[in-house]
Amino acid sequence: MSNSDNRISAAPIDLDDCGMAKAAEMLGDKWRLLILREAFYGVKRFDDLKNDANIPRATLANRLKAMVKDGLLEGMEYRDGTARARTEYGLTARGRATAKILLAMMYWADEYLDEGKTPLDMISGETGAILDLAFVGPDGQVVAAENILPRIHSNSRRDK
Amino acid sequence: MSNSDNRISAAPIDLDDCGMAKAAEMLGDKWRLLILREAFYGVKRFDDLKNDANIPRATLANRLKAMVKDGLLEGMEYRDGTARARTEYGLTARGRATAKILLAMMYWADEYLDEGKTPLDMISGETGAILDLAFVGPDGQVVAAENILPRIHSNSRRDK
DNA sequence: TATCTGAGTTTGACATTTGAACTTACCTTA
DNA sequence: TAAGGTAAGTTCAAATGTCAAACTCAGATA
Repeated sequence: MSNSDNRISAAPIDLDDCGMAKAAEMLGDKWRLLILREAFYGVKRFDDLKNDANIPRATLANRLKAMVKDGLLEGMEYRDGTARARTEYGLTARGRATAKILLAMMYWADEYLDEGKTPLDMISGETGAILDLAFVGPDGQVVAAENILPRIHSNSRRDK
Repeated sequence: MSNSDNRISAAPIDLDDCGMAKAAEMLGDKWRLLILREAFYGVKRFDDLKNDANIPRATLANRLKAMVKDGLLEGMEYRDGTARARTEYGLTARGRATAKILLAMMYWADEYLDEGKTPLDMISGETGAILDLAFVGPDGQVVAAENILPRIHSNSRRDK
């Protein structure tokens, strides 16, 4: 039972200035994350997304529209044989850059949810070595997660 | 306009076997992410969380209960001066390990959402060097994100 | 006895989500 | 030319979730 000496009543950074909070707004949704997962694997079509990730039709249509507006996905025309043109959805640069986030989630779940590991490793395209996600300094030194600190810039909390 | 030659109609890994999908289930919620953010900064009390992250009372109560059940947070008694004991919420090991995920989100938002950088750097506790999140091999070599590949283990897709 | 405080719960209006059925636009086959 | 097929949605009504505001609860204080 602690006392109040170590009470912290607010984060040092305003929600509006916090990238993490903005990301939570844009990515803090189960369906969006699952759609990004499918997109990384190359699944692009409405019905494929719907069937593979078990997303209800209406929900999928909503999310795709919103994610295109948010610049995570882009719609592209495709044509299957002689069939008429339809739309498929692929990652934009912004969407593709969420890879580290999704992989951080995979590493976390594999290590902390004690339900067995995802049958997938990320490997180096050059050497084939199995990769981990880690904090690294400017000279490439790896720093353990227990050994990192936040440094907050001055004037971070907006004056009212 | 592409043709159907490169169609991928399903991910190579079943949803049930996918750590990323499990993480999406547990972390794919804006409020949970914001609560974790506050928890990392050391904000622990109900009203502080509510006020600092702008979470509606009922929603916060729901999320705290669920996150304790999911093992992300733990409730602990505290006593403020002579006041009666109340509950505050702190990170468990599982919750604390989401740091890489939240920081990956921060790095992503700062780089890709063109709305200004979070006024915070992660630094090495030893050297003070500014850190980045990167893929590293077993010998500590950094591998660029464009240069990584997934290697999927055999028998990944459950036979029906 | 009445008041205060932090941590919830309740309420009732509103919004979102869902599975199932329907629609749309075009292609194919009879 | 009519009937049927197909992928990508839209629409519907019921169930669920969200929200602000009001209320409750348990003790401490006046």
